Amino acid sequence: MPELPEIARYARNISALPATTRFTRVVSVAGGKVPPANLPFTAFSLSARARGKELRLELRPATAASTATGSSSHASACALGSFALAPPVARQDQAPVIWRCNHGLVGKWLVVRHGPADRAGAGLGAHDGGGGGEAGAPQGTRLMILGESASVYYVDTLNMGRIVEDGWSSGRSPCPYGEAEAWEAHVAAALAKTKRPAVFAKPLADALLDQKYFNGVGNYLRAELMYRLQLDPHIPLVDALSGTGALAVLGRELRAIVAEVLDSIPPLDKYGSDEDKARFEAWLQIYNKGEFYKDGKGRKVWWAPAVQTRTSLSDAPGAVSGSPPPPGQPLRLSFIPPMESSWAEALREVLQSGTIRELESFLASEVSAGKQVFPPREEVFSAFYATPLHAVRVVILGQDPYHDDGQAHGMSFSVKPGINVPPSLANIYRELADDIDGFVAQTTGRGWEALTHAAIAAVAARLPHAVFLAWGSFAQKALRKVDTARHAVIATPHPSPLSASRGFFGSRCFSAANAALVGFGLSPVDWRLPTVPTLTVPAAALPAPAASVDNELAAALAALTIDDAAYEPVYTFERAIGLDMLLDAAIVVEAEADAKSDAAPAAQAATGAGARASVPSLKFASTSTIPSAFATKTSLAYSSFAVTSPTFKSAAERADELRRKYAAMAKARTSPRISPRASSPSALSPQLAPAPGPVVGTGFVVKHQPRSLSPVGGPASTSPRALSPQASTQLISPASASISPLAMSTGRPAFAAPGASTIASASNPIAEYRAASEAKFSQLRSKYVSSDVQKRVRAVSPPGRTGAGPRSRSSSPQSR
DNA sequence: CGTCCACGTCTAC
DNA sequence: TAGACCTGGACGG
Repeated sequence: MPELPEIARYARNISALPATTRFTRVVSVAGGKVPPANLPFTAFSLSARARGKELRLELRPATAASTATGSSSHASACALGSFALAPPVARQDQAPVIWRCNHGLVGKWLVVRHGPADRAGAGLGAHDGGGGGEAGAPQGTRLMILGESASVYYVDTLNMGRIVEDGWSSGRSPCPYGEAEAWEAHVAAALAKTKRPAVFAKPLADALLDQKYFNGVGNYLRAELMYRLQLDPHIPLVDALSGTGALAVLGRELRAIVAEVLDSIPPLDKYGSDEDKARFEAWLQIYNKGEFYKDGKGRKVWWAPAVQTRTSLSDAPGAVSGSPPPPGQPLRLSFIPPMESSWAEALREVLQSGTIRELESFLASEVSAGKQVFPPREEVFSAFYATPLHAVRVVILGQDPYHDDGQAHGMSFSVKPGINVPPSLANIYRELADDIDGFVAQTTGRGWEALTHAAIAAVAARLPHAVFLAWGSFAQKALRKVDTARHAVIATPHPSPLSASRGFFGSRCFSAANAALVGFGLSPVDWRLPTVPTLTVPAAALPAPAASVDNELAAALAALTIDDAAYEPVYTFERAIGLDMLLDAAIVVEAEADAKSDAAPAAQAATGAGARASVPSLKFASTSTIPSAFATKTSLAYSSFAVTSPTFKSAAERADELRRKYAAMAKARTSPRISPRASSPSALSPQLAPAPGPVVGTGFVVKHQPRSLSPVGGPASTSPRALSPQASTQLISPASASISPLAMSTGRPAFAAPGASTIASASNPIAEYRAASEAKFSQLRSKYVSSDVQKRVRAVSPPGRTGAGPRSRSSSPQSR
């Protein structure tokens, strides 16, 4: 599957194996293009490095001391054309064996750690638990490197890749990501030649695939790169690179894109799990989504003619004023996860700054030195996901973070269930309790300043009104620049036990904030903490085995009633953490329940409860009852959800709620710029912007400038493709759309992406980003619902209902 | 059930 | 600058 980010991730996964991991056997599957191996040692350790699209494996002989454990038999190794290793002599002075892998079209590396399944989904192609060994090899495995505690597989179904005993290929450039400076020098040198290589005269799209200069760039990277820089793919490379700093801009953007894929948590991986795959496809901005034409080699070049009109990098959006940061380091090293999109746009500069890079290397080195960093990496930006920029009403600035085990979780003023409330937070709760009627407390610097200040500045600059709570003199100092004509700044002493009694208590800053909000015409904040429902519904009527992950998740989901006012952050958060998976799990469970109740009405009656009311007893307040794979997600979700009552809605009702919400969002979106792919590609020319047409989203079709959305009864028979631009604006009923393969298969996501904002008539970056998020999220949903869920629904539906989807009381088209 | 398509090189006319 | 290399999944009749 490989382009630069994938290869880099394989190398990372392999090298992440503990240094003590010993491998004792290499098995090459007959027919694979893998090295004839005569390893001069019997036990070895593995490490890997990536350079563009190539991966280099180093097999180092294990030291004599550690070989003792590596004595597994070689006897069974012959069946598949494998080979036995040389006699068991391990000498420390032996040189390592170097293998180089070129992956072809689909080659990939899987790293499987043996032993108990403690953590699932550790990352792209890295799996914990399960077997391993020869039995664990998936289809298409060409090479196995086997050890007692881990197995590494090279899997290449197409068998187009090859592994040779050699170093890096000559004729490929240095890595634009890992060796940025060398790469830039390499390209610059060729560009400066009087007799320039022919590739520089080629169209940009074609030239970007030349591995002699752009090692690691493949079809999706080139599309994303040109799109983000708004470059016309047809212009000659040499023109694109004219102007000072142009090459640096190109390199920087490429590294930024690579970093997004490489460092994403949860992973982006087209060939990974369904979730990872959907996430990857949602992440893509132009590949498979815009228009395409065929390049000189017949490969598709995906692009957006209306956006990609620039002919030089020197005026591209990435070409910020001032000197660009020096090449050399990737924008994200290894610690900080992707930022929520509305914040990412506002904080782009600081996130890419040297300060944050240094912070990252610092954190990365601390982690690799075995130190613990709070909060857990994937929770670092929870607060930003919970509250997109436009949703901010009040900013509270305190000072020090929590620092004990389990306390910090990316949200400033809460701890997860089961964690003792730290002293400052207890004081905050105390003041809240004194100030706010109905508040019930929970019963259960080093470089960040730059980011914090940028976030404050973004709020102060971009929002018409906001309230800032400044706790402590440090915070008051930091907020001095906030324009008090527009915003309210409420200063109190810090809630720390050392100062709380000097004025924090009794300040009533929370109601003061609400008063200010109301004065601005904004809705006040509900400061009461969410209460967590404890469900004690008989588990008797549980539709399927109680241990099922789906059931637990569905129950957890069903137990939540989501406050509409809190919907926005929840929506964003769902997208961020993949909570929509829970939703679809719930749909399946619903279908199972239906199937069962049809099959056994008597049994149903005996239980005295409808399947819908059958929610297992679930202590949602504790993560211990949540399957470990989802523990983090669920607890994050918990902390951001506003749970208003213990009454629950059925999964289908909840699903319909969401779909209606999405439809409303689509309705709010106007002036689609890019017509769906269904329009004839042949009609395109770089000069020709596509005519406004219907935007086909997931589960709904929105016409240009929609006036109203009305439900359409017809299910699969209504193909979006059949809808002419003249057709009145329609909403394909959510329930039917979600299970209509036809609607899904032709449903291109509504197309709007960051780069597009520059041509939007009224520039509203936040709205643009929201639209982009929605489109991406829609596609994510589409993937889940159209394939996996649908299949499983079919599997449990009795004959005659096949394909009809999750039939439930509330899945009929919603009337408004 | 065919047919087309895929994040990529290589090599032979 | 066309194929050749290869397999599996999605899509259309």
